[in-house]
Amino acid sequence: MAVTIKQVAEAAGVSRGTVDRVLHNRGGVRQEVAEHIHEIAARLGYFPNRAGKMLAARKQPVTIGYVLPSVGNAFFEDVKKGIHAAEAEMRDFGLRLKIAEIKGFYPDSHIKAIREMVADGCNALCVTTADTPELRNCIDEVVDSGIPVITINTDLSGTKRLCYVGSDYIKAGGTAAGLLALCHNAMCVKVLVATGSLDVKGHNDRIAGFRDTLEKKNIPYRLLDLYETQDDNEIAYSKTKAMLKEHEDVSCIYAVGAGVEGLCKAVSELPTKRRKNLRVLCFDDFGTIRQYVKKGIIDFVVCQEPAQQGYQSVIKLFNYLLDGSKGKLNNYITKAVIKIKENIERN
Amino acid sequence: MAVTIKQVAEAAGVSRGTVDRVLHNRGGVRQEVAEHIHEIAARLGYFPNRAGKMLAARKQPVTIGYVLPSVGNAFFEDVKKGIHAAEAEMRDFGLRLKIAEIKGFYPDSHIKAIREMVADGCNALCVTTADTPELRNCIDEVVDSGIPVITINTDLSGTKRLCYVGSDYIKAGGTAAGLLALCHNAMCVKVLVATGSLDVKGHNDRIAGFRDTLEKKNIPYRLLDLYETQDDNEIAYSKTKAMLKEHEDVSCIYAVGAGVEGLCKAVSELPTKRRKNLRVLCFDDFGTIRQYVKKGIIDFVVCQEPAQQGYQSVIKLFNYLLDGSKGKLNNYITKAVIKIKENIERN
DNA sequence: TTGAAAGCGGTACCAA
DNA sequence: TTGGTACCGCTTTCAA
Repeated sequence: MAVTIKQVAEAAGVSRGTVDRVLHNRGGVRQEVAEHIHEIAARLGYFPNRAGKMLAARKQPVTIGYVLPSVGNAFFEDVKKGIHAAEAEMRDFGLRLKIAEIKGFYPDSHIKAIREMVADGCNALCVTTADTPELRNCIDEVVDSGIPVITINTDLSGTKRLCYVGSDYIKAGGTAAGLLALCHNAMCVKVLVATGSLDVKGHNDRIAGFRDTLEKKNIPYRLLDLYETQDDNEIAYSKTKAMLKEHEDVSCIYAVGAGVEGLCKAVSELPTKRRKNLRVLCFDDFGTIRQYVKKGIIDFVVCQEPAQQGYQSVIKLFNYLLDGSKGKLNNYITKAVIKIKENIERN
Repeated sequence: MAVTIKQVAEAAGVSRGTVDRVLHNRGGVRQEVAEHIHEIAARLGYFPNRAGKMLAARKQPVTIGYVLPSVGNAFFEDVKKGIHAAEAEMRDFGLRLKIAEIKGFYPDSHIKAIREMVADGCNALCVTTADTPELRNCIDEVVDSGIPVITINTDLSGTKRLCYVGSDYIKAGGTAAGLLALCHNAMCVKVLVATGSLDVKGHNDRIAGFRDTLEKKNIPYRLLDLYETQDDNEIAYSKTKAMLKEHEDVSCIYAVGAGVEGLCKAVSELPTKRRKNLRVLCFDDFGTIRQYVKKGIIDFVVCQEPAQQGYQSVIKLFNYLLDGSKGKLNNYITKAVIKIKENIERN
């Protein structure tokens, strides 16, 4: 059976309270006594029991605040599912959640939301936000004020955030390239790239990873064109339509942002013959994208375990708060999950 | 804040002990009082707090017994990793594990191991075993004696096992077919099927799912040959070698069992030209299989989340024992995970 | 048939 | 600077 605080206290000849103070560096304990207790605890291999901790934690529940640009962005539906699953699992242990859903990535609204979370007494924060100097500052300030912050889905590396939970976009792009390499049937692949926005790092990384891998594998390809959809279905539709008209020899459409439904609509209007020789690759299987995969318009979707992102971010922060370990946390990089028609059901 | 037993007791005007007795149907409570308490608990929406439960559970730890044919079978390494991860997570809550590792699927040794687990006082069992009448009887007996049993990786449906945690082999085979359909570059795919054994249901299901899907998708294919490797690398090597010699026009090797390393050795000895026109699909990325994927010998691996199988089986049984709900459990079907060279790292 | 109380491990607070 | 104790929610045991 594992060692308890009581046993450590007895072995050290002090009370449980004193051991607790020492182990949590709360101060108010004589130096030599503290050292003695540390030594005994180490020798006995003491490790705090989570059940006890969690039960005691109920007295003063902890709140984790989320700031997500999820309004009008269906990708975050699965992320939220994961978050709520973790919340349900940890509620009995004293976890509370507060979620601020925002439309878009406007720095001002994000900063406002973050400050509100702090003002509301959140014990930790988890954010998906834009990479601007103001937001970097804002996050560093929050961390400096003693509130741990982690990033989810989109990283802000170089800030004081504890860790990042999300996709490796370069690797995801490389995976898409690997799939194309296996399935292309032309001598030279003629690629059309549709990105959401050239300002989004994740989108750019997916393109970079894609091209790097194609080149590393010596796949002969030509980038016919690259256009922005603004993550909007209407724009994606009209632009794709135009592109397909302009480039009759397209053999692959590589879509790295949202607006995929609009893009697919344009593709589905092509004559069967052209469609047959066209590979469509995209990312993230939210919304109606699954339907297009089932219909055979989209060949491959590379996903990033959105529910895991939500779930793991909650668990990571909650454990961190519970342990009071105060160390740096490791990133949690989700897998590049390949979906085709036959395995796209079920998350 | 959630409702506690104490609150239910106060509302009902009885003691906590009485509420506990009623809620666990332990008997010894007057009928009308019991009904009254049930009613109040339902009205208040009482749900037992897991932290309290788990802490109390520590007094009498609960043991889950595993019986796995994992000796000399590298597939189970990841399953065991998942099992141990769950154990580490739940140890503080009073969970203990006992694992019997067996070589092969001989019914006698499995039955012996199961009986030993029961004799050793295990509170629940999780097994991967052969589908024979004796083992079905054995499992039903154990369940009848009050010890819950679940199956992992290989199901024995129709027995009294609580649920199954593992792969849907038919769907996995269908996924392999879907991949082949996307990447084949011949007018008619000439398939060589290598199975571990025609006695293993999982292997047969993978073949059935594969063929069904190819047909449903109208992919012209011809099954050149089907051979057994006995899940052995030596046999797989020599038989594959012979098959490749006999059938010069093979354009796809579909391997549904173990022995894949031996098979790959034979493939890697082919001249480059033939290899280039050959698609190799197999299942489960354990052992040195990853190396062959990275080398480009294997094109696709369809995996079944072995670590999840281990992890979820532990969690499911532990929660079941903790809840004392005694209901039937839902199966946990793992995903068909597609791996290629670019995304095969990391589990 | 029911109530009362101890205990699981850890935390927090008061008194010394 | 320390000890003592109450409490978190639930289970179990003993006493009534």
